[in-house]
This record gives sequence, C-alpha cells and structure tokens, in this order.
Amino acid sequence: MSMLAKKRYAAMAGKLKETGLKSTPQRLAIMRVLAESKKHPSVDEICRRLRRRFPGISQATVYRNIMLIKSLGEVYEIALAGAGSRYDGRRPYPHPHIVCLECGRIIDPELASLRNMTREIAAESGFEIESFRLDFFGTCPACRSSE
Amino acid sequence: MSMLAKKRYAAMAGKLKETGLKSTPQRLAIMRVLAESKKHPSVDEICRRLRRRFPGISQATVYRNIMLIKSLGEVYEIALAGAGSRYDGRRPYPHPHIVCLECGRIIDPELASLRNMTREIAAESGFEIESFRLDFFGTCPACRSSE
DNA sequence: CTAAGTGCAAATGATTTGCAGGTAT
DNA sequence: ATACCTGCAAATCATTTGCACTTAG
Repeated sequence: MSMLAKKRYAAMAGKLKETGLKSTPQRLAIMRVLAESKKHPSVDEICRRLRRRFPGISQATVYRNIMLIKSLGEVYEIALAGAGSRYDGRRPYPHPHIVCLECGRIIDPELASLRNMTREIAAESGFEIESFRLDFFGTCPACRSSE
Repeated sequence: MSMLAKKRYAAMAGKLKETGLKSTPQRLAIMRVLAESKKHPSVDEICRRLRRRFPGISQATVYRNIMLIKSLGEVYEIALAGAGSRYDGRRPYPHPHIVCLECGRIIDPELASLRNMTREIAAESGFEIESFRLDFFGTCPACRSSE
C-alpha cells in the first residue's frame, strides 16, 4: 500500500471513528479499496474486488457505504452520462479530469485558474457554489502520434 | 417565437431534411420545444408540454427523437447525477452551467476565462481538446433567501 | 444488550427496446 | 408501396429501500 493510500485510508477510518458509527469489516474494506484505487472504480468493480474476501457482499452494502463515506467528505463521486458513477477516494474533493476519447485514460491536471473561475461564477450568478464538475475530452499525446 | 428560436428550429428541421429522415408532426414539435425553451427541459417536461397537441404522445417517442436530434448535433445533453438529463436546444454545443441543488434550476453563465483554461489544459497535458463539460453546483439566490 | 449494519429481494426511476399498427414520402 | 415512426407495454440498468437477521461496541 502506497504512502498516499495509507494516509487516505487512515483519514477515512479516522472520520468514521469520530462519528461513532461502526467499523465493520466490509466498511473498512470498502474504504481500503477507495484509498488504494487509482482508477476511479465503479460500484460494480468495487463489489467484484471485495468478493474475494467477502463472497456474499451485496451491492446494496457498497452503495450504502459509499454514500456514507461521501457524506464524511472522503470520496468524490464522478457522475458520468448514461453510465454508473465512479469514485475517487484519493482526491475526495471536486477536481478536473482529462479523458482520452481513444484509450479511456483519465488524468488529473493542475489548473491554477479554477479558483478564480469559481469566484467569477459566484459573483456573476449570486449562487453559493458548493462544488463543480469539470471534464475535458480529447486525444492524448500517445494516441495522437499513433494515428 | 423569438428570433433565436426561429433560427434554431430552422437549423434543426433543415438538418433533418438533409438526412432524408421523416418530418413527422411529433418530431417537428419536439424540435420546436427544444428551440424555444430557455429552461433546459427534461424529457418529462417536454412530454407534458406536447400532450396539449398530441394527447397520446409517449415518452419513448420523445427519447428516441432527442437521441436523433442529438446525433444531428442540434441539442446538447446535460446529464445530471441521480436525476434525469436535461436538454439545451438553443446552445447545442458544450457550455458551462450552474445547477441549483434545491430547486433544480439551471442557468448558463458567461465565463470569459474558459477559453484560456482550455488552452492551459491543452498546453499542460499535450491533449488535443475536443470538448468539455463544466457544471457548478450550489444554491441559487431565491432558494438561499427562503431557507 | 441494542443500535447499527448486512444480505437479500423487491421497489424505484430513468431510459431502452420489441412489437403491432400507422404515416410521410 | 414501403421504410420509417409511433404508442404501448415490457425490459433494462443503476440505485434505493423494506425487512429479518447479525454483529460491533
């Protein structure tokens, strides 16, 4: 388990303790998967991965726990059009993605101008902005050169 | 019907002609609603609105036609987490939105910094950016004051 | 002990699809 | 005439919920 994964897992398990909710094996295992996974897994993927250790685990349990972890502010839900949501437990806050339309690779760019933009939006609209979603779609350098 | 609505409707109906597909009354009526509506309607809202003139119109027809119109590049689908999609026939290209989490209202802000940001992303990642998706979520002024 | 959590199955809500007629061209 | 469309109902798919049973604290 990488340094970051350890840290993320500790943060999740810690928040759980604080709330007084129970640390069940399934719940902790879900947290571990979220903390370790670099690939934005779906509920179904998380479930399949957990079935090795918990053969009878149900999707309902995964859904319920992800909702809980999300309410603790410890996962970020990436809601995709037409498909099921994917989850990022390594960066549990809104952040932009770049998705390659050829190979499906997703990268997380740095984007200095974002904070300004959120402020600009709030000022213009009068909304109180809580979160955002920003994805760019295109072709990555590798795919472009092999065309 | 406003100037823009007329223009958008003509563009949609024109593209339809080009393809050789049929101009059924229902299909044209759906286009008209999309061209006129400033409020990013859902399939259900479009359907209810059309039932005045077509009492028996089905959701399936609306879904099928919106898919078709989308494939013509004449509507932009705003896919939302947890809720149904909404549609924008006035700006059928990617553009940012602000979604109110209380009342569901969606507005289209001006956002000067967007072009720069796309350039920044392309430069940093080496991707060729084709499209994007940018939504802000928060609480609109009306909902905030009535809390 | 007992509130919280789990698995299962059934419910939900958005969207899709199969089919038996209709209708635009 | 005939390929495309429509309405209806049934089927999907992701997600949620009700319930009886189990378990962490």
